[in-house]
Amino acid sequence: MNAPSASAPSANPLQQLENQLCFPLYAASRMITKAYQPLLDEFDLTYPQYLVLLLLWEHQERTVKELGDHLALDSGTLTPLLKRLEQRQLISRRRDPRDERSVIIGLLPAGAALQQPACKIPEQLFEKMGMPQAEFEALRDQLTQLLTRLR
Amino acid sequence: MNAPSASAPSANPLQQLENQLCFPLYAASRMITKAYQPLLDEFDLTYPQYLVLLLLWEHQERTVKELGDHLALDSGTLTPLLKRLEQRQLISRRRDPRDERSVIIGLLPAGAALQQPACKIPEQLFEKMGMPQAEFEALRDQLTQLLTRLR
DNA sequence: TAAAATTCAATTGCTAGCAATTAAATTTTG
DNA sequence: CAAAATTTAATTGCTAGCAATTGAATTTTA
Repeated sequence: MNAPSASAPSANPLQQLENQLCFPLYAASRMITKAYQPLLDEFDLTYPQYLVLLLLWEHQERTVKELGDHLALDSGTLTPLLKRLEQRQLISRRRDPRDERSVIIGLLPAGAALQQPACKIPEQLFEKMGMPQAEFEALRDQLTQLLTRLR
Repeated sequence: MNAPSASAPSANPLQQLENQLCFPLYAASRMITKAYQPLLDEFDLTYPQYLVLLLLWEHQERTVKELGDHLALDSGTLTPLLKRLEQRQLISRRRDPRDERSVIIGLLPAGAALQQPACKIPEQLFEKMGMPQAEFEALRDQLTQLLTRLR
């Protein structure tokens, strides 16, 4: 049953929070998102909304499918999010006339106009984190590698 | 790499998804959680519910505050989650008689009974990820470091 | 010790995230 | 070609996550 008593750790050290990869990943991800929030508040954007705009600033037009592939999000998440951005006139949504299954998301002027003022955000966050450049890049590359492994 | 190409990337390479730390962190975290899900389905647990049980398996009793500090979650997230576990008789919730502001979360027999069968989960996930041990540990330690930086 | 400040959990109201399903369009196949 | 399979987005129904607020209990302070 409950072999370990009071403050005794689990029999299995692998079952401890600190020894897992998942937990620091989960917690760090949420804390970074939270660190972004005050910067994004200025634009009245959430973090995933900002990610969508990052992609559109690169390409102006993307189908929902393409956005989903890049962000690893499905239409169940994207559709309502995109509708909110559409309502604010930041993006447009229309069926692809050449394939009516697809919906093309386009950047509207108000959405495009955010790119310049938002360009400071990555640097601001980097400073906020106070992490050495080399460490930053090492971590980023390791995560990217993990990501391709999991894809 | 960052030079303008046919697809017209952002003027600012920092504004590209791949060059940010946040995105791989965000995506990897969700993908790991998703990788856990089939393993947790067996116990009918969600990932954050599993994290709570990991802590209780170590200590049997924890206040909501303590759980929140460890997991970086607030009562707005924890209260409903804990109520669901309570309803399934996995945990108990009661006010601390010595400080009526606090709620003590205790492990009930059904919750304690999950520890043994669940102890395989971390290893199963590790195998699923197919990541060299050294890389795994390096990444974990870097994330832990980032976490303490952000705390 | 009374008033003010703080702490803690719960609640409200919102967005995200995902599994599963649906419906329509397109592609594959037999 | 027509039927079957696949692809795409939307929808449904749920849990998580968080900011902000509330109310009660406790601690600090003046």
